[in-house]
Amino acid sequence: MTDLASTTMNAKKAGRISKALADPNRLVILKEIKKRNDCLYCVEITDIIDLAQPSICHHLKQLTDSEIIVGEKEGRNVKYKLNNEVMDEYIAFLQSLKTE
Amino acid sequence: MTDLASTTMNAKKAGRISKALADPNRLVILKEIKKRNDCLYCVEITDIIDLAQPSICHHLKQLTDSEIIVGEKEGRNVKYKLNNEVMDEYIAFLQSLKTE
DNA sequence: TCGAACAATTTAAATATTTCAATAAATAAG
DNA sequence: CTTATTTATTGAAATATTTAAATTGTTCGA
Repeated sequence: MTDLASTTMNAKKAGRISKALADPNRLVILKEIKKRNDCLYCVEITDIIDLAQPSICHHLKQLTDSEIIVGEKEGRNVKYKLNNEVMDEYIAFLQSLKTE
Repeated sequence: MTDLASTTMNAKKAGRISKALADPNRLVILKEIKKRNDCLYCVEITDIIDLAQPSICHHLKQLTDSEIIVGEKEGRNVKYKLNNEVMDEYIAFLQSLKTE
């Protein structure tokens, strides 16, 4: 094991993150998390995105499965936060694709 | 027009790039471009990826449409290069999603 | 010009994703 | 315990993507 980064971010994980980011609604969710300073409840997203609750749930699952966001249970609610570490790893992966 | 960055990288463009990156075969293509030092011919990809020529062509189109790579015609061949500028813009977009 | 080599397009199929209605699960409040 | 609130799951339809065969377009070399 020579390259530590490769253990945290492999092509499979990068692919899953890319897929998670490959939907306009999911980008809106990420922007909203930023906007609300890492404090987004599922129920609030219904007001922002014109989708049914199960659809939003599905998109949140894509994002949490890729680990780009993390959901913290708070009673009945779930609070979503961006996983800055994973985002940094993903960015590092993209940087590694650059030539110079 | 107050924010210059928004003209170069908006959500729509970021979405297209995310989609372009959201396929394992396309990530392999990008890695191979890096490996060969920005000098990849379409015909070479057939040796690396087990797909028919039109499929590879399709994937290259996704990548070039998103502008993450650029194809330069060289006689009968097309030489593909990573568009470092667009990659940097995309990375900056991802950075902007981070909270701290 | 003709044929070979490389890339792009068209069309259709297989596969994957997105979406929502219905339902279930979990928890808070009364 | 019962009900209301919030989130998750299931199942099915609509839509999008991926793939390859067949074809077309381009360019090089003889």
